Amino acid sequence: MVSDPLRNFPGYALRRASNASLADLTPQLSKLNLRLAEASVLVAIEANPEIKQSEIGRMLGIASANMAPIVAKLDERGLLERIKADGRSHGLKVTATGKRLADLAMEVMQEHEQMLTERIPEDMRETFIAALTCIWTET
Amino acid sequence: MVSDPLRNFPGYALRRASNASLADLTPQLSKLNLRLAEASVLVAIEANPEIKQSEIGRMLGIASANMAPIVAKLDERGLLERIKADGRSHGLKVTATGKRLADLAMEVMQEHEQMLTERIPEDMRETFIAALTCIWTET
DNA sequence: TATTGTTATACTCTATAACTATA
DNA sequence: TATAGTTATAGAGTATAACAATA
Repeated sequence: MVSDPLRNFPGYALRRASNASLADLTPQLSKLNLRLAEASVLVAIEANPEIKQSEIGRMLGIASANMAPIVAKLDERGLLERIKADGRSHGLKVTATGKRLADLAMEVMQEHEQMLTERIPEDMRETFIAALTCIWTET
Repeated sequence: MVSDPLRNFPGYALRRASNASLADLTPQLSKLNLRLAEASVLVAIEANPEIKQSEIGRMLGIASANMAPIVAKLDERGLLERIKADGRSHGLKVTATGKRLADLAMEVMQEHEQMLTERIPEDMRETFIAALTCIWTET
């Protein structure tokens, strides 16, 4: 019988669970022609009109060098508009098309999250999210 | 004030936490010249002498196409030996050098896991791992 | 000086397809 | 037919370095 020496490590379980989650969500979002990072940025902009690119990056944990091509692509697709804030930054807002797609993406994500939630016994759910947040949030 | 619309989603928190965990562990393992997948395979072999490559892949959730180069690299570095099992498979065993490195890798991983664990309030830890396991384990 | 945004580039993990050899 | 292993390739996320323009 094989024994997994990593099995009881929280970091290992974290990675396996995260990969399992992504393996479900990614194909769902690709039906909307969105990658996960793109969808996250899009719904973040919808929820925060005129937010700056740098602020989204900080909020979602995406480095500025990686934000640039994401925002550029969403812009090219006509999903958002850039409103000049000052000489070096723009406020981002979703267009009407962008809002429709953001809403669809949010639906997809909510369905996915519900599926995940249902896998966890109800009395564990609150503790689960709280513990996760302890890990990735600034102390 | 910006608001993160994904903040209370378990899948989102999972990904953020997993990324934060990896950002800590990866540089530690690279001091041993090991990538995470390599280290995982190495300690899995140490814990299960003469395990087959396909069994490790199933245990760790690594596709066979991705196992091949990992095992080949560990073999080239003299960290493991392949013992013929039948015509198409070999049992894998760590060499003396491989065992030393596997032990070091395990130490690094345990330090990392302890750091992670300490971020979580003690009364949440058991539930946390149980919930994670619900997500990635076969029903 | 610090920040915003950008480009280029590299690395790691994951996924798929196609193939050989063996059970 | 199914399994073990391999090769090649592509996609996605993340990371660093360097730079221009602006605060």
